Amino acid sequence: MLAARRKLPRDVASGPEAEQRVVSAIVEAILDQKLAPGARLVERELALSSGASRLAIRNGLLRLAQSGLVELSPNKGATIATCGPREAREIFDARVLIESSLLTTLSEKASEDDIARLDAFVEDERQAYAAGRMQDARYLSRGFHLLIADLAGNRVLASFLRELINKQPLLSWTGNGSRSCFCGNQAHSEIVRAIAAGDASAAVALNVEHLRELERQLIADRGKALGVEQPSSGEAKAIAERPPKRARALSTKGAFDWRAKRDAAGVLAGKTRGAR
Amino acid sequence: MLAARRKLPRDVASGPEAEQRVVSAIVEAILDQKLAPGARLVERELALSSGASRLAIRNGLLRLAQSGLVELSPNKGATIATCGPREAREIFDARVLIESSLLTTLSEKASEDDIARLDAFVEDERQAYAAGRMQDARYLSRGFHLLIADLAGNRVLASFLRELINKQPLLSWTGNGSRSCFCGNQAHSEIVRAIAAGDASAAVALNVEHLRELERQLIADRGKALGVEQPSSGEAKAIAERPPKRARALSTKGAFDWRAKRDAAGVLAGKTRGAR
DNA sequence: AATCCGAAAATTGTTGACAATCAATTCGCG
DNA sequence: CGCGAATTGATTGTCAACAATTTTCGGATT
Repeated sequence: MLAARRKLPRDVASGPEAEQRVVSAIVEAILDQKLAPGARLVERELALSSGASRLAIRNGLLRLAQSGLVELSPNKGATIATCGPREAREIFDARVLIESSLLTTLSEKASEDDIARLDAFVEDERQAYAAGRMQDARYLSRGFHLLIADLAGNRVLASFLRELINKQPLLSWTGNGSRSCFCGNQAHSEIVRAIAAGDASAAVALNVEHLRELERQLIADRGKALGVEQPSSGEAKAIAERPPKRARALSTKGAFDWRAKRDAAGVLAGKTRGAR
Repeated sequence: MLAARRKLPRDVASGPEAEQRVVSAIVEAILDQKLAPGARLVERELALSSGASRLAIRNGLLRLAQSGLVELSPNKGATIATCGPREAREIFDARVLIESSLLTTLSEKASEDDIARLDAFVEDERQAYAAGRMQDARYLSRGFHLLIADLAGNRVLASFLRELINKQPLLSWTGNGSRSCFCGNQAHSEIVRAIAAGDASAAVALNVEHLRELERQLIADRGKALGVEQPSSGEAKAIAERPPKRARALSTKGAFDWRAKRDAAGVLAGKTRGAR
């Protein structure tokens, strides 16, 4: 194809800023389930559609690979990571462990201000949910757990947790849409009440149940997806079918939003020395 | 300096293999405390001394930055990461949390074979210690904790733990040598006995005490190294004297061993699809 | 003596071209 | 018509040169 041989345009953006934008866009696309596990990420395509240089793309993919969101096979390129049942279980277990610790810490030291922030957050979440803005609702739902990590104050654990949460769409991919990967708003509200009451063990118990419920949903969805296939979203099915050869992936066109709106990538940024 | 302008030799090694070697060598140098926090890592120097291409070095540094072992400042290069007291505490807390979970799991499911491997490992450790091979002793000492993670079976937590353990020399750097960052062999042996007895809570308690002891050592050492100074922001001050401009770092000459002997880097490798 | 400015050196960042590799297709041959 | 081997097209991997930036150092000025 001739188009593929064209040079990149002259006004390519590069530098850490462009790379960050690329990483964020890909993470967002994964979180919004616009990219299925196994989907191919071709460097030149990404470069052309994002306006970044190929090097920026390359480095971005390198970072994403390290955080486990994409898989790199030498000489074969990058694909969205797939996640087997075993790793899914391990991720859930790790989440339970880390969030339990964070909730315990937070329950013991939460200030009035912290509670207020949590309440406000849950309210935002509720509104988004009520208004049917599912994309935002999912985003906020993830944000709730990250907010807890933030308030608990351990940045190391917070960055681990973010990594785990970013991987969630990989486990819960069913090809049939948006049902899973979504926390009920009710549970979050109850957790906040337990924190406010200083009842660490209740907060932990509620959250564990909350996560286990998610896990059950995931298992159920996966079982269903493997049994009955839905023709309604044909393109999603096409890629989920694990093509034995090179996946003539569905066009990643339109999967990305290259303007970095939210900072979903977070931890993926390497630690850089303070501002200059 | 003219030498710095010379081109790289023709027989530069590249490819993922060379990059891996570079990363391993740097991680090892950090673990063996041959590189102080704040030390500069100049791309061309590394390339010349390792025989790898500058690109391989660059990508390696990128990976190391993501795992938090080095810091990258745009246009200013890479330095070994420094670690303030707050992050040190967070790292210890995270270690306690993760290792406690792993020990609980392992205590409940350890097979005869697992116990045998642990025993053999502790014996190796004891011998290295007795023979005064401190380098090996420290290596094995770290390996003990990683072996527990491995046997417990949760790879996600295991990779988190490895990342934390790799950072340990950054926190415990005192500039005066090798005293800290070293677990007494006795504690490990007791932990294995608790695991063998299936006594999870004892194993956890022993390990927590073990880690807290390490942390106390670290704080004591640091206090001694810094004198009465408040360690609020400057950590590497003792060794680097905090030059206002570019740190004329202590020579990194001889700090590296470019033959990859042990695979200390571990998790730093991005997830790659199965062998080809 | 201390400080500020500017040129030069050293270092990082980026580019475009090219080599190496892989998957798919086509061709040759039985 | 089937099957393996060479070919082709597309993609990743690497390099050496170039551009941009930062640091250093010498010298002039106060």
